[in-house]
Amino acid sequence: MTTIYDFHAPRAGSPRSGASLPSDPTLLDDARRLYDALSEVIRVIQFRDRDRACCYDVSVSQCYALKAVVDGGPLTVNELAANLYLDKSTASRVANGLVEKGYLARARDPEDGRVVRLVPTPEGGRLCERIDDDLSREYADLLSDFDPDVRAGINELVTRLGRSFAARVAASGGSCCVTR
Amino acid sequence: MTTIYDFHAPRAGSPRSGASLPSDPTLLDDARRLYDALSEVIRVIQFRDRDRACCYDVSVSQCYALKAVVDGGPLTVNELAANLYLDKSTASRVANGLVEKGYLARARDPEDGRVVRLVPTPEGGRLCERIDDDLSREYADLLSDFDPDVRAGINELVTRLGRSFAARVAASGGSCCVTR
DNA sequence: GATTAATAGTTGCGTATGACAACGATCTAC
DNA sequence: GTAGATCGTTGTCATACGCAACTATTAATC
Repeated sequence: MTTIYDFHAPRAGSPRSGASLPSDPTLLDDARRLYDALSEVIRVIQFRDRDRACCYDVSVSQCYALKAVVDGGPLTVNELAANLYLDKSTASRVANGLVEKGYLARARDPEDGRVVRLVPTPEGGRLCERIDDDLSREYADLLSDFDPDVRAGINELVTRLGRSFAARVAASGGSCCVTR
Repeated sequence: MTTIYDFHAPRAGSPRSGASLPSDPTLLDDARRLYDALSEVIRVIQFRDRDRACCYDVSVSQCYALKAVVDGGPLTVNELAANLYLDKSTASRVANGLVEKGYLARARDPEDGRVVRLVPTPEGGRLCERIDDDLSREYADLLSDFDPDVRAGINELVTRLGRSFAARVAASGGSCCVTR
C-alpha cells in the first residue's frame, strides 16, 4: 500500500494500453467510489471554509482570490477569473472587496491601458501568510494520521487529479450540455 | 455557532501512532502541498458542478441532497442537514425544491409527529441514477488515465481524507474561532 | 394530568456568491 | 481613422446559506 503510488508519468497518449478499455472491470466501480469520496471531501471542506471565513477579515472567495494573487504574482482580472474558474465580473467584484479592505491594490499596466494588475498590499501578504500558516497547520494535523510515504502519495494523486480535472474542463470548453 | 450537527462519532483515537510527531520534517511541506492541491481540485469540481447543473432539472445542492436521500434511505431534515453539512433551514429549503419538482416526497413519521421523512419518488430515483451514471462515466474517463492499483489507492486515500476531515469537524464542533 | 423544557421543521431576513448581458475604455487591424 | 477585438466594470437576477424567530409536537418534571 505504500510503494504503489510511485507510478508512471502523467501520460498524454495512452501508454497504458488496457487501462482505458471500457471493459476494465473495476473502472466503473472505482469511478463511483471516487465520485462519492470526493463529494464528501468537498462538502466537508466547504463547510470548514464557510465556518472559518469568520476568523479572518475576508470571505471564502476573497480568501481564494487573495491567495491566487499572492501566489501567482500580479494578476489581471481575467487571469484571476481563470485561476478561480469564475466569470470575470465575479472576479472583478471579489477583487474589489479585497481592494476596499486594503489587501489588494489595482495597478494600471503601462503597456496596455485596459488591463488592471492586481497586486497584494503588505497587509494582504501578511494576511495570506497568516491564513496559509493556520490552514497548513490544520492540514498537518490531519496528515499526521498518515505515514509519510502515504502522505506523499496523497499529494501526488490529488495534484494529478486536479490537473486531470482542469485539463478536462479546459478541453470541454466548460459546457457540458451541448453533448447531451 | 454550528454545533448542531451530530453526524459521525468523533473517532477518538488516531490510527497512526508515531506519525504525529511535530518534528516530522516533511509534514508541514506535505500539508501545504495538500492544501494547494485540494484547493485546486475543489475549485475545478465546483466549476464543473455549476456548469453541469443546467444539464438536469436540479441545482447543485439539490443534486447533492437528492443523492443523499436516495443513497441514505429515508432521511429526516436534520439528518439531511447533517449529511450535507448544512443548517437545517437550508436543508429544509433544498428539500422543498426537490419536493416541488417531484423528486422527493415528505412523509410524516407515525411514531413522532414532528419529524418529516424525506423519501425519493420514482422520478427522483431515476434522475439520481441518471446523474450518477453520467458522473460515474466522467470519473471513469478521468480514472482511465491511472493504473488500476493506483486508482484503488486514490479511492482509499480520498475516502480516508474525507473521514479524517469529518472527524475533525465533528470534534471541533464546527467553530474554529474560539481557538484563536 | 398540567406545565415546562426540549426537539423537528418552517419561514423571515440579511448576506454571499455567481452568471449573463450591456457598457465604456483601450488596443489592434485594415 | 474607422471597425472590431479585448479588458474591466456595473446592472440585474437567481441561488445558496446561516441565524433567529416561530409553530407543532414530544418528553420531563412536578
